[in-house]
Amino acid sequence: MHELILENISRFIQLEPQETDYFISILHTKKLRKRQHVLHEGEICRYEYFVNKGCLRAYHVDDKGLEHVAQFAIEDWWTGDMYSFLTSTPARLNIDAIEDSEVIYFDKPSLEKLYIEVPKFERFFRMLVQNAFIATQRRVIETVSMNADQRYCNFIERYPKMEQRLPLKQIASYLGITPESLSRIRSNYIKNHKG
Amino acid sequence: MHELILENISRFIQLEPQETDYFISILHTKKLRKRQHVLHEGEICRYEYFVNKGCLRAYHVDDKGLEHVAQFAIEDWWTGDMYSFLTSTPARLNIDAIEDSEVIYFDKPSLEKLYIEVPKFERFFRMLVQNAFIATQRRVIETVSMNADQRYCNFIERYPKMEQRLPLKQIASYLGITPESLSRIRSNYIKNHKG
DNA sequence: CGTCTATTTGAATGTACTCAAAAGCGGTGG
DNA sequence: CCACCGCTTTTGAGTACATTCAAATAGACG
Repeated sequence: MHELILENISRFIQLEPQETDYFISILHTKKLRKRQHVLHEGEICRYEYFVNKGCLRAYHVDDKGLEHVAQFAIEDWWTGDMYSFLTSTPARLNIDAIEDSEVIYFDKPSLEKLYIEVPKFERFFRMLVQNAFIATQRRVIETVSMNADQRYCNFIERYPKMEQRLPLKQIASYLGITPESLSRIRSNYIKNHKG
Repeated sequence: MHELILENISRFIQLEPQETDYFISILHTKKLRKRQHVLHEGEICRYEYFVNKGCLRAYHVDDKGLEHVAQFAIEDWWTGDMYSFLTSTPARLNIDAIEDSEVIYFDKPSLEKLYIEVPKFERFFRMLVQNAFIATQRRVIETVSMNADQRYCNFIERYPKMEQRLPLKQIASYLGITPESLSRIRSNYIKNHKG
């Protein structure tokens, strides 16, 4: 049930058995069908989610109604609208399942209590967010310094597993290009990787 | 001397006098001349920097030799190459002063010791990085969903103070466009804001 | 004052977009 | 199980935004 999330945490901090028990006591689990949302823009994001199975996406819808993927989260990844969660203000992101999925989640009061009961978790989440920040900052640089072809190559090198299971449309949305463009880029890419 | 950094910290955590003293004991200060670097790509980033005065930039140089600004840091902001600092691996970013500046900094062993001596700092840096992550994630979305004009408007709304003191070239590099394009965008912008 | 860099402006080019239409694929109900 | 419907992907043609290259002007610094 909780093997994956406990292993995820053990990469950063070591828990005593009773600390593990306490942590598990704040967790909830939910199964999601493809396209089912856990968060809609405008709602307050009350939970932080860990993906136990499947794949979720966090995306923003702009004024023109276009979707832009902020983050994909497959097994062993965390997701949520951090700003909304922290400040209890309306979310800017939507989060839904791209495949049938299972998430483990907990609410903010539980997390605040966890920080007090088991202060090591301050350290854990600090490191988690540090890694997320580093990856996102790198993505900014890549978005402004590479053209669409390069960003696609970069994506499939970095996330080869995701490339396999994500629809083209979603990858295009993540890369900041239209599905039409990505379709062309892909067919070029395949052509060049045959000869 | 340390008023600004202490006030920055007090926004997130409350320190006892002896905790404040301990924190101050790990700090160093350095004055920088315009264009002076505190970090070059390839070096290991041994320090985390707080800008006490002036303005710094963290930038990446791509294969073609083009510079891309990851972050500006004016008074009361933090900067560094977090990945390099955390993992003691070669930095991908360069950091230099855009104006004559003064930074307060500390090294990683001191920080690790600080986390042990004053665990509240785990919380402080968690919150600091959370905010940085949120801002950077938002920037990703804006970079892919807006055209250059919109990104520029967005920039001057969000960082009106920076707009004043940064050279056009640096802003262009941050926005991911050429100086020529930003020059045209600006002259259009001024035209439209007269009528 | 002279040099070096930053900014502006112009013209031609290119990358990625929009709009349109056809083909492919998956899920649903008969 | 198959047929249909809706959504995704592909492909084509024309367009727009931003780039590149070039040259002139302005500004900063020694």
